[in-house]
Amino acid sequence: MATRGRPRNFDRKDALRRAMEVFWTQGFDNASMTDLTRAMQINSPSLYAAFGSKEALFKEAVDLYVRTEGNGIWDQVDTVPTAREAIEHVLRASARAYTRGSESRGCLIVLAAPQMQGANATVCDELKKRRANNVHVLERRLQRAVEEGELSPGTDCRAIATYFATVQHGMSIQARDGASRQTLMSIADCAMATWDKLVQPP
Amino acid sequence: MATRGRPRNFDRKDALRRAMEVFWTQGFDNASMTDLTRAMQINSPSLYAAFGSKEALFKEAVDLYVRTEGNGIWDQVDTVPTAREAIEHVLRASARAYTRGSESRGCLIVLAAPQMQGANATVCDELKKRRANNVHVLERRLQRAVEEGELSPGTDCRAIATYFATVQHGMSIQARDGASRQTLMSIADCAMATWDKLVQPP
DNA sequence: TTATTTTTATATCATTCGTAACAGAAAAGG
DNA sequence: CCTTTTCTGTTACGAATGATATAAAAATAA
Repeated sequence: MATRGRPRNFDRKDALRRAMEVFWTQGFDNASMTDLTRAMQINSPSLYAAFGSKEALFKEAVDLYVRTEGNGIWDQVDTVPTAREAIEHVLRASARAYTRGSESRGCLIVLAAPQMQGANATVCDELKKRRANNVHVLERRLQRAVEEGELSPGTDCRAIATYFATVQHGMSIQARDGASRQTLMSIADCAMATWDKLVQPP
Repeated sequence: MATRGRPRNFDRKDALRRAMEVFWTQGFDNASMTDLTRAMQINSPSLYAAFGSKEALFKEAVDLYVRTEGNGIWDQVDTVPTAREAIEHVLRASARAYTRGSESRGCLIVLAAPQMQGANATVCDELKKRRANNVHVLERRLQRAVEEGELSPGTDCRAIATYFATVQHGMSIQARDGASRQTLMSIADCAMATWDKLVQPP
């Protein structure tokens, strides 16, 4: 219970945050243990003792990413009054999250393990599931809007959710290519211009 | 001039095509020499003799990709009568190119080297330039449409070009996550639904 | 002091890309 | 026809780096 033995010489949370930054900019495979330990300012045995493995560290880093950087993107989807506002908020919050000062990094969930073959299969799956879940969150929100009368029955909620998720994913690539926050916002605006037409009854 | 020495025992074009497939599904870093030589059915010294290096092989593979798989996407942009048709064609042709039978692979240009740090910097730059060029092609096409009267003056050609490129990039991620051709087509439809609103005078 | 845990440093074992050495195959020149 | 030249194919290797494990030293609580 009480901490016995030699106390840890580094802040676990802080080390994890640094690891997240490395994974965010380098991806899973491209982040070597050397990169990680240097950034975390610890030696590899400390890393293994504290986190278990590179893979486990990555999963914790993804969790942290979602809780911190990704926070403010998805949490308002169900609280905001309309589906339209919810989706617009997701896109604009993404544009904000993907750019930080002059740096544009895009989304860790989208970019950290894009090769579905080779590499670590469980890592790829982990991220893939999270992406799929995001689509589902949007889809459910749209369905709710149908039930509440905001959208007409017969709206293809899945198609619309997939479309907006696609735009969000594309924004990550643009960010990696150096797109500014302003550019990403403009993309969000263009995407939202679809709204009235998309939700029209067919 | 005439070929002297022992003749090559494999078809260079065929080997290159196989290498392209490997790079397409695995990306640059994730494609190991072992993966490549096995797929190409040659030993590594033959690879180095015929292509120079992994990097040079990749660049040739990208060229081949653009000439074959990517063909039919961009070549009609300037010949089709309207900008609207041009862009719709790019999106739909992309949806077709990114899916092949039951396989969905997305775009090599977008997916083969997404980490801009670490890895091979020249490879990343190569792909980044090609992506930027695609945006430019769209932008010029839109500008032409303005000049020809199809679109109203004051249309923000760059923003619209960037937006549609973003959708195309996002489609690659969706494809990697297993999206069917039908799903990608539906995404293209949603994106095109923006058209009338986007090109409205502000 | 003893037990427990972390740190540092080093070892390990696989895999990476790339090369050197040599044998085999064809054309060029006598 | 035989030798020389020039190229390819094969095998094996090398140097570097990857992730992970072990061993001894250090630090703290009981």
